Amino acid sequence: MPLLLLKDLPRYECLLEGAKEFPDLDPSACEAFLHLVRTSDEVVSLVEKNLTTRGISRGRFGVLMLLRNPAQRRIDAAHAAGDCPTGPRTPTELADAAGVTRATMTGLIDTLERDGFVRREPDPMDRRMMSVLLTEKAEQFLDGILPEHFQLITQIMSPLSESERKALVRLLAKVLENASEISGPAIEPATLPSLTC
Amino acid sequence: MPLLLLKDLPRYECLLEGAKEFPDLDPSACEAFLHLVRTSDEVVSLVEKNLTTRGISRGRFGVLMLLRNPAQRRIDAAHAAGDCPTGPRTPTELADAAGVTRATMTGLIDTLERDGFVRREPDPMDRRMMSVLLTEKAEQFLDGILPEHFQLITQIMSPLSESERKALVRLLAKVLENASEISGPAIEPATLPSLTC
DNA sequence: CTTTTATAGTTAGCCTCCTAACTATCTGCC
DNA sequence: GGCAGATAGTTAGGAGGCTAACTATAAAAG
Repeated sequence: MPLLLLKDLPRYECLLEGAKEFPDLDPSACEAFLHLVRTSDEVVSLVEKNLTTRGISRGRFGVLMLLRNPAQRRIDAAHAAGDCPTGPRTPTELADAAGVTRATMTGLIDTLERDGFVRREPDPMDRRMMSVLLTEKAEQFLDGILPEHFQLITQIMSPLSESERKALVRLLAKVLENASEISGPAIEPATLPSLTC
Repeated sequence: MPLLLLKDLPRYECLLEGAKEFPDLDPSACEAFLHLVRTSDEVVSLVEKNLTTRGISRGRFGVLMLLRNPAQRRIDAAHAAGDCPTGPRTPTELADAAGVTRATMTGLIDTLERDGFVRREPDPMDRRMMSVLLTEKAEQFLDGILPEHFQLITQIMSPLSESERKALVRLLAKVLENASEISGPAIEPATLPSLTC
């Protein structure tokens, strides 16, 4: 996952130097961009390494988390307002929620099924569709690793105070919103159901 | 590159909900973490898409940038202080600078050489070593795409003011430093030469 | 009712990343 | 000098991304 550019971030003077050669190079923009990518790479690789020692990859873990969707169970019991109806269940829904292609999701589900973490069930209504369901083994597995997973994230973010975290989220949200606009005409948010609860 | 967890970021209430089930889940830490990873994924995929349309992958582009090292030439001419001696030249140096394994770098150099962007030259002093050199074609190629590349980064970061960029860099640097400490006992910085100038 | 079009899932082939093992060379120690 | 260990580069095999094309089914259009 690493390697957009550099492991060691360039010094600011070097960016200023580069700006002389390339008028389009905005030093503060580049600096912020490189810090963003580099930091994300580092924290992702920490989390990924931790998951790998537990015997699961980042992608497969993501799928299990999407399927777990504990809010759904709680809401089933509490019959809360219908804004968190059910989590993703079909390969296409999972792919959309995870931000990968359907082909990639097929591969992830294949290996998860091979390892006994999920099973596929055909949809009786629409014979093109499948439901992907967590097995008991997967639920126990998640319950076993999630505490440490969350501890690691807490530790990674520990140098930031609450207000610094809020500030960081605010700044990142600005960048993300802007990037989303650049990347695509953007589907109007009303059309996509809230799958992330 | 995508998919640590989610394409659509969870609402904060959902994190609070999760914290009830998992005492180790720190909602503000998770929120900041997820925003960081998600935003980085988005901006990286933008840049990567732009590079792909120009016919080069992210990884290969990174290698070319490391080899380009315009500061070196300028410093050769200006015989500046020796703090930017020469950029990485051998596969091992390139791998270290890029943060990938030597095996991965071999693959990248293979395809770059196949496409005529670099050539390998044996080191006359140490017959185990190779020097990797940019071709004229690669330099022209980079000069052609870099302006637009920097424009895109400028555009991505455009919603942040100068002071917001500084604030973002400061916050990210805290997280990165912490993560580096967690991930490894950390080699003392004196031992690794400044390759990123 | 048939034909076209859209959708769900899979398959095939490519690229980049990894780890582990291998070859060749150099270095240091007797 | 000669061998043990370190180092540079490559190779082999795996995983997870991608796109493009394929199959089967459903929905829409005629």
